[in-house]
Amino acid sequence: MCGSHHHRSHREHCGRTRRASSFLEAWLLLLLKDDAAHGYELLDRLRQNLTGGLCPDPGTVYRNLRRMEEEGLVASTWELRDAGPPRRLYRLTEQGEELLQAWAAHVEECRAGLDRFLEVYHQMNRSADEE
Amino acid sequence: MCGSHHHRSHREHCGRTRRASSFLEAWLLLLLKDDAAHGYELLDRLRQNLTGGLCPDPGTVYRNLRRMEEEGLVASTWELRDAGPPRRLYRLTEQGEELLQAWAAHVEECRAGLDRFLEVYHQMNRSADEE
DNA sequence: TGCTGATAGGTGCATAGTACACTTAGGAGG
DNA sequence: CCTCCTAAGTGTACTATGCACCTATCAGCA
Repeated sequence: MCGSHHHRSHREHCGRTRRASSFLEAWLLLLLKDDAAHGYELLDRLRQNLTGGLCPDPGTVYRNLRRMEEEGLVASTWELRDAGPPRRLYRLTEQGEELLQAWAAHVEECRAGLDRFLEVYHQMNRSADEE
Repeated sequence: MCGSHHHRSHREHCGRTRRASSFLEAWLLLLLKDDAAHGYELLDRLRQNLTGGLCPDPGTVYRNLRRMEEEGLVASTWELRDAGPPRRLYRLTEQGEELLQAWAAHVEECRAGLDRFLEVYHQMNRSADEE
């Protein structure tokens, strides 16, 4: 479970330690599977997709993309344009696609955990009402 | 939204910053709503409830409980027994119960986010199959 | 020419939260 | 006496993030 190439020490979620929290990496892989894009655009797409309009700041997104490239999950090329500053265009690699699959499995697990929480929570409220 | 007493700076999830990741605080509040308990027992109950048997280590749980007491979410009393070492028995406070409600709302939001992720993911795979 | 604003991609620093290893302590059983 | 189980911690290193800030390109405009 959770594609486990280049193994790291301790508690892993999809090959990383605490990367699991915001699912930023997962979203980036997903968005890039849909279509190659540059960081600024991904930031926009994240804002549309992330719940509550809450979104990691630009620095975090750019840093994550650079790291993911180092790890071979994405690849980038500079796109020089007439209009506007050059962009770093990212695309998903095969490794990235594999990891995305692992992420999907992990996300399902997490959702099951949240379901469990809500189930217990609501059941508790129901039995409190009956008293 | 998200019970906002003693307000803190920046991006808050239920009054805390990155506390949202593992939902440890939420689970502790939930388990303590069910019944008062000491840390060691909560650790056990967490192992049963957390997905994949993955569970924060004892140090993390104890530290979180102490912090939560400082913040007035839980209250503790020492329970001296004939058999075994003394235990710190925690119970939920009213403030804690209020925050639990906020957490439940937040958890539902997060689940919706994961649903959205999986929806996009599966839809992408479906359309890839059709090609 | 100079200014502002949008686009684009970053860096530096402080802070939060956790994992891992370790410690303390009581009591039970050999 | 030694070991194990219960119970509650502490110390330290490390990761990931938020916030503030910087650089650069180009467009529009006075």
